[in-house]
Amino acid sequence: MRRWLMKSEPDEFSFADLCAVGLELWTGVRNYQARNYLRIQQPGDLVYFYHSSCAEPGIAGLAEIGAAAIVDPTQFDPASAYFDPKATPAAPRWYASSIRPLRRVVPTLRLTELRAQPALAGFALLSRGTRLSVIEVNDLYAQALDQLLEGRLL
DNA sequence: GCCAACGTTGGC
DNA sequence: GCCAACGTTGGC
Repeated sequence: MRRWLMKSEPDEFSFADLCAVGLELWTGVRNYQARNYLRIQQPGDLVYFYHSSCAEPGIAGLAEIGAAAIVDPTQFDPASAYFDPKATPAAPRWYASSIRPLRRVVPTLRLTELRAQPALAGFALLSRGTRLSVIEVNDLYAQALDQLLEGRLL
């Protein structure tokens, strides 16, 4: 099982929204490195659900991958903001995964707390200039995150 | 293949 | 709203 951190702007789609729908197809990733991660995700992989671009950035929930490496349908839809005219069904460019909620994190594990944790030094989320919306979390960083999450999982 | 211009991300 | 950092685009 791999672990991932996936970012969402809560104004667009929050962890509470994920809980409300139960299962969501995670589309619209248009960065090649993030796409490559989506392609190697597996059902059951753990997801740290991160709220970005908001008043309190941080990890708001745990989720898991449902299905992975799904061809992202929005790339073929001219009405979609994620339409990619260079993508064809025969040669798709972009992929999606479905995710489902597992646990709420209360209170949110804030970015400031993550930065204060020495064990997370070097974690891509905290590195200058890293803006990937899908980040792989290695065992060491996962251990540090899980430690910070203790007692906050609902 | 280089590189300037532009757009986007995302914390603050 | 600001701005740093980065990816992408497109002219040459």
